[in-house]
Amino acid sequence: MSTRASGVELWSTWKRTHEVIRALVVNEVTAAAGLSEPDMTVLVRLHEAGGTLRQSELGAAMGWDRTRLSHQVTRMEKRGLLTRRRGDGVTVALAAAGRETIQAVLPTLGDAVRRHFLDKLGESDLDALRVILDRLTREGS
Amino acid sequence: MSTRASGVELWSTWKRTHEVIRALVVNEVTAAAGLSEPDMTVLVRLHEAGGTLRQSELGAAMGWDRTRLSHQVTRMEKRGLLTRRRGDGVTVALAAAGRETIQAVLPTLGDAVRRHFLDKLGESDLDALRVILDRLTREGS
DNA sequence: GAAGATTGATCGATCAATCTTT
DNA sequence: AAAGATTGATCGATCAATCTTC
Repeated sequence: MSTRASGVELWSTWKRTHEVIRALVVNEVTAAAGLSEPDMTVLVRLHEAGGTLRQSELGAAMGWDRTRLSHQVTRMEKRGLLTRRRGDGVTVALAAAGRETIQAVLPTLGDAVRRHFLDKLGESDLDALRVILDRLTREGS
Repeated sequence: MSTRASGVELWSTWKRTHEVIRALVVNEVTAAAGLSEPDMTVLVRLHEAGGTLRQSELGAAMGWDRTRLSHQVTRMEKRGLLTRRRGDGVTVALAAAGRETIQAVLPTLGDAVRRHFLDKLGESDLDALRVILDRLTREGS
């Protein structure tokens, strides 16, 4: 009962904090690489997956809906960052330019994430945050 | 334990979790109220401030830049949700329709936030999260 | 026909340039 | 001149409708 009144306030703080930190990191990376945030998100996720994913799995991993991802992949395909291949759904892969780009940008991203995010938290905070994020994405509303 | 190379991974998880939870909450509220997420964010913040704020303070509280807020306020003013008044900067206030709307929607928002966010965390998680969000927004990089 | 994907239209976000007020 | 605000253009996100493949 005691957290009821402050619930929306914590929600607002969570959103605002995410927005501010995100902007700090994204501004550094996009300034350095000529990539938008969604470009980065897609490249990072594909890279983590080894370079190839089914489009539906890529979308699920990022929490994006189909339309948004379809438009985004279309744009990135036109710029030569990705390739699309049909057959039992669609498979998306890093093209050569995409592979080079993500490898060039990852150190910048890692550095920005460390300075604006990780370094502001202690080890116990990071552990606690992992637990919190895990609980938030568990099923059962 | 060590968090070595997983910094960007935690960053990705934080972003994805935020995106998913945000979508769950926002979809419920917008379906019920005919308001977009930015509409809601502005109305909630103004309501929390008593109904009136200077535009620059409103933007700072949400982490928005001037341009974004100016466009948003223009749209909401046209729909009769807000009023704008000049003089030593700009002062934004809830119009009658905005006041009625936010009061009608707050219970729905509170309910959605509780089910998709607060109820998934324990008391100690909530305390830890407050500390984490506070540290992330402290100055000094 | 159901799940996955695409398209076109509309609305929101961002960038660069400009205007206003102190 | 500097801070705050606005405007117009462009790019990204969202919605509804449609198409494809199994």
